[in-house]
Amino acid sequence: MLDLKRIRNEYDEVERLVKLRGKGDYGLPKVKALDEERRGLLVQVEDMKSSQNKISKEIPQMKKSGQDTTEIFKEMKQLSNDIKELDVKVKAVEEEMNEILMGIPNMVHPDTPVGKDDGENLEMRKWGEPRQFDFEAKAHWDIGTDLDILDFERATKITGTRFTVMKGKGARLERALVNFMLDLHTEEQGYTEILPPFMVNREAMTGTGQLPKFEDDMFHIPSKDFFLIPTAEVPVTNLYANEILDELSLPIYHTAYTPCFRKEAGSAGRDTRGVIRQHQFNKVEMVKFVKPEESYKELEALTHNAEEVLQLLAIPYRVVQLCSGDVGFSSAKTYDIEVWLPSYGEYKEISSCSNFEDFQARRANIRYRDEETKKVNYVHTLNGSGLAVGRTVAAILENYQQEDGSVVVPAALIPYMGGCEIIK
RNA sequence: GGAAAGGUGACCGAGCUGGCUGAAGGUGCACGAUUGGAAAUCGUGUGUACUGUUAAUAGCGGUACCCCGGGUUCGAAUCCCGGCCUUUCCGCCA
Repeated sequence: MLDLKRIRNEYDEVERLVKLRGKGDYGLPKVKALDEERRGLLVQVEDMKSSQNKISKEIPQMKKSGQDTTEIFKEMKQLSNDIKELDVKVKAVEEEMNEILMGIPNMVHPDTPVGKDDGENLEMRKWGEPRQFDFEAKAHWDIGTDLDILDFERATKITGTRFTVMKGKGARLERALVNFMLDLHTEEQGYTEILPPFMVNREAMTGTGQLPKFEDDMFHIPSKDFFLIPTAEVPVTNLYANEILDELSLPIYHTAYTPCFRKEAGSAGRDTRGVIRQHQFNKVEMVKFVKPEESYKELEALTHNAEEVLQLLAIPYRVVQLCSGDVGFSSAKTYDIEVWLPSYGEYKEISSCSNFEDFQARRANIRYRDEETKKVNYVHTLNGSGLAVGRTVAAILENYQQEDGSVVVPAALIPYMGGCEIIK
């Protein structure tokens, strides 16, 4: 959520940064107008309430001294009704304003390259060299099916498309990666592991920005009004919703393994083969709560933490900064890490690392108290995948495949694979 | 799922036969006094949001907040209704 006071005081700058996304003004002018209307009404109604309170306090004395209160009660009844009427108006204006406000994305960071879609993202760096195959490389869905470690057809039978059954060494590889990533984040990089619920309520979904705008992308459980989480970002960020944290407890680094559930409503026909785009996939996520002045430094560190996973697995990747048209709703600045996938012949997103600044903190009401000034202030939240596990499996299968159809296990993973060095 | 009790400030805990309660008392915390220093003791202070004024996220004023939402009333932490949550007992269950 954007800062209403900033919309009020620095309207032009706010509008400029929101419009950089290239999708209009999101009703920002309307918010500004409604805010003015709201404050006008507030001044009126609060003044009325003030006199109501004042007179109410005098009534007991009047009664005690035996004064007739009939007339004053009549007036007070009228005042009370007028207040109720105005309150309804204020509420209506506030609701309308908040509805629009909740649908306005974050302001993008000023250093964001301007562009309309992912074609204009800015490449920051590359790591590793895409492997040259001296045989015909297969796509991971063929490798997995041939090795009988991925089963797409049976998954379709028991659930539907965009689900995968993993089997034998495939299931083990997925599990090994989860443990490998969690161990790296917790033991080497200073994150505390969280194992959260995989369903959350509406409030949590609103706190991180998935709701109200993207309800169609979520799996919903109507009987409880719960949602299957689309990412661990939701439960983990909302851990501290409505809390005032101690400054000394910052920064907080969390990592969490969870499955993620997404309808992928808008991506019909894209990535239909393999494990790249599934309704359910596993992900290890990193989430940070930090002081505002440190958040951009923390974003760089977070991104490097994710990159380290790929470096240890020796999989080529690159890092891009998302352009203004591609930065997600809640984010101010995002780096995507993309792995080299031979089957696609290009780099494919495997991690997205974002600084949300205070956008989510405002929605979820996550604050901290400054030691020196004793003032409360919103924290900055960040998160990044470290990494999407299914896509990592795909990257390993494709990048480590051999001519005979077997797959070499990356050295760092062998201990996690129970000593297995090759999947065949 | 059934029954009962309950949800008050950082925490504990009064109030709940409606007004004098933003909220007693205690603990904690901050500052000051005392001390060679500390403990103890004493004094003072100690919520958040919105809003008016303002250069100000300084000060001063107003409004709201005693789980959430609605209602009764001139007036509600206090009464009524709905919801959520917690605890205990029963049932069910990995």
